[in-house]
Order: sequence, then C-alpha cells, then structure tokens
Amino acid sequence: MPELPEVEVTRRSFAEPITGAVIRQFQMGKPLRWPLGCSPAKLVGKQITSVRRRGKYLLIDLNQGLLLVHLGMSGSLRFAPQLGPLQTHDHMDMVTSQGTLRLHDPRRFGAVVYVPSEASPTVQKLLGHLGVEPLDDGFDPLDFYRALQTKKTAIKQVLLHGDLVVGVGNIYASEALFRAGIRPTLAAQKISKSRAQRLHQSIRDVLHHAVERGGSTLNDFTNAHGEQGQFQIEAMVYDRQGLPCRICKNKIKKMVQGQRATYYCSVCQKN
DNA sequence: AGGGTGACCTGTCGGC
DNA sequence: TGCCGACAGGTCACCC
Repeated sequence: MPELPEVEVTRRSFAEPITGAVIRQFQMGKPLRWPLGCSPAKLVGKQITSVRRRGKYLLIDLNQGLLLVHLGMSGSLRFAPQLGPLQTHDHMDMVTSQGTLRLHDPRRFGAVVYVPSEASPTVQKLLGHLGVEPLDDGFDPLDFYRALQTKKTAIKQVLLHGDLVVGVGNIYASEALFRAGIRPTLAAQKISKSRAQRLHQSIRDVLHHAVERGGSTLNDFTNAHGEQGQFQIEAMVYDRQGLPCRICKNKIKKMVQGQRATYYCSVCQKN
C-alpha cells in the first residue's frame, strides 16, 4: 500500500491535529516487524511535538525521544477524536489529549519503534543508508546521473533499492520509468545523461502528482481520516498487463524482476 | 562491497 | 463449494 506519496498523504492528514497532544494511553497488539523498544507505559505523559517523514518512515517527535512508524506493505493509520473498539489487525493504539492514532496492519510488516534520540543506533540502522528525498531540492539531476553510472543493476531494481533515492516503490518505479521512456531492465550505468535527467524529472513528477491526488487506492489505501486517493485511476502501466498502452495502444507487458512484478510498454520504453 | 535470494505474515483471487 | 498455490504496495539479514 504505502510508497512515499501514501506515507506523505498520511503524514499531512494527522500532523497538525496531533501536534501538541499528550499521550494518555499506549497499547500494542500482535508483534510487528520489530519490538517497540520500551515499555508502552513509558510513553504515557510524553508530548508530540511534530510529525516528519524520511523515505517511507514517519517520525513522530516527542518531547523526549521519537517514534519511528513504518506502514510496511499493508499498514494504514487513522487519527480521530474518538475511534471505536479495536478491530482485528489493529496493532497500535495511542490515545492522546487530542485524539487517537491507530495502526491497522494485516500483514504486520510494519513497525512502531521508540528511540530515545535521533542519534540512537537504531535510527542509524533503519535510516542511515537511505538515499536522497526525491521531492527535496537536494535531489539533483546531475548527482543522480553520476550515481546511476556506478550501478550495474537494472534501473528498476536501483530505484527500488532506496540507497540512491528513497520512496520509490513498486508502483511508482514502473510509472516513472514509463514516463521517462526507459526499459526497466536497462542497466543503470547505461543510461545517458539526458535520459537520466528525464528520469529524474519523471520520478519527481509522478510522486508529486500522486501526493496531490491523495495517494494510490490500488486496493484500499486511505489517509488518516479514512479517505481514499485516486492515483490508480491514472496508472499508465501498473497492473495493466494485456491492456492497450494509453499512448501507443500496444499491449502492456508484465515481467518479474527480483521477485517483484514490473509493467512496461515495449514500444514506448527503450533500452 | 555489491548484488541476489529468502524470510517475515495475512488476505484475496484464480484455477481445478 | 472447497482446497491450493500464486501473489500483494517493503526491506532486512544473509549468502556468494
């Protein structure tokens, strides 16, 4: 469910209303990817000072320490003044003075981790290797080209890997490569400077556009108010195998790279 | 060191 | 209808 746009849409939907709130109760359900890292009781009384994002992680800053939240493959957050009884797959419930934040995550690939400070080794382990933020000014086309020159791997895999640029998941990797006219299997180091610059722009465009449209609803994405996004309506290639390309009418193809599905148009996307 | 694979967990869908 | 395998938006640990 969540790539960068979905995580950012989620962040925007609850960052303001939760800022300044004091945690009144905190409880975890079944184990997630990693343990919380402290007793839930320790979080009671702490105040939320801001909500940031790094890649696909949400960083909930507290007056002491911070919570790292990852939505994994199937996670979603809700924030509301009042939420009903816990449902199956609700695995974090944080009652605050300004509303309740709840994580719903059927597959439990997500995580909620408390760290005492951003200098903690856990932060280094989880965030230390992450590449540049694609929507920030620090994402520079020439730097991007130079970095691609060092990678022999297929460009699709490089985008997914996250050490070069963060936040591009399986949907938006296919979409960005379609927009750039680049075949997903092409070795990253074979991409020319001008094509790398076009890909750089495509990544920014596709992610920016998806954030503006409220994220993908491929299955069931909702923001923290339970509202759906509408990106999937406009997907050019993702999950469209056998359907006509929206540009050239050739059939969209599907293949597998690194055990993940890749979609592309063999006419519009070239090696 | 970089690159490839398996593992984590649950739900859904298509085929027989 | 029921069972079984394949697959789903992520990413870390481990192998070579």
